Amino acid sequence: MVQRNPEMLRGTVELLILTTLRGGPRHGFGIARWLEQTSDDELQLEEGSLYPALHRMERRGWLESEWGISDNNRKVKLYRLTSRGRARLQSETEGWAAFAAAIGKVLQAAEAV
Amino acid sequence: MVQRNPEMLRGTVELLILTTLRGGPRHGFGIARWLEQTSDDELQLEEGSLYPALHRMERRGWLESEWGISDNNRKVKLYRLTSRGRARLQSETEGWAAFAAAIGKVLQAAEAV
DNA sequence: CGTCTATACTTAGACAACGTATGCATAGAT
DNA sequence: ATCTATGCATACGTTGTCTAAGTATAGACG
Repeated sequence: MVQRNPEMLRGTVELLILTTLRGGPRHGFGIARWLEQTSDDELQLEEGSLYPALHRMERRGWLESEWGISDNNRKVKLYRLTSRGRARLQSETEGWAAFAAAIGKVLQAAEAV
Repeated sequence: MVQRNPEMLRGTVELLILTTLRGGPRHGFGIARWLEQTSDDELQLEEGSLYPALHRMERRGWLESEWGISDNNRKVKLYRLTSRGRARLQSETEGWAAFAAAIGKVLQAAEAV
């Protein structure tokens, strides 16, 4: 999903999807486009990662879906956060902050050498 | 390697190892302990991840190793950065910065909603 | 009307990497 | 003599991402 190191995405895809849905229901394709635009093309979620992730998250009760019609008159599956999804978003956000801070500490400590 | 979401490590293990070795040669166990301490226990690199990663990175020419004796009189395998490893460290560091910045943008954009 | 393109969802299979668990070895302490 | 901490190695299972292929259809364009 990212150019330089595709492995880096692991574990953040769900955070990104949850975050995207914070602003209201969206369909899969729309989620991917929003992430791409918002990250200035840095984050590219492939379909083979996106849809399985959505199914997984729905299975876990973080998301709910329903079929609908998009602005451009297309059949789309709209996903929305459940309350469990909202809680998960919270903890994932905290987890990311802690993780990023930890990496930051390590990088800084090594710089000091 | 991290508590909340073990998947988040993916792709950063090599960055972390390269970073640790920036300050000079170290052995595997020492790398893990340094990372743990420097990150205030946030980052815990398991042996089953650490050693395969070291072998992988040596195979790719980013590291060199030689057997030696540690301060506490133990046989250890000391790893050091090669020039290719140093270059890789540079690009991984940049990759991380870009990635973290992208995530930051997304989180911020969603907050604004 | 037919074709092309962009949108939209799905899923099988390959691949990579992390963790669990286990095994081995040994220095120093008790 | 035994125990603990240190130190390295690796088989195996799990997980998640990507590639690739397939299906479907709206709208543009001729």
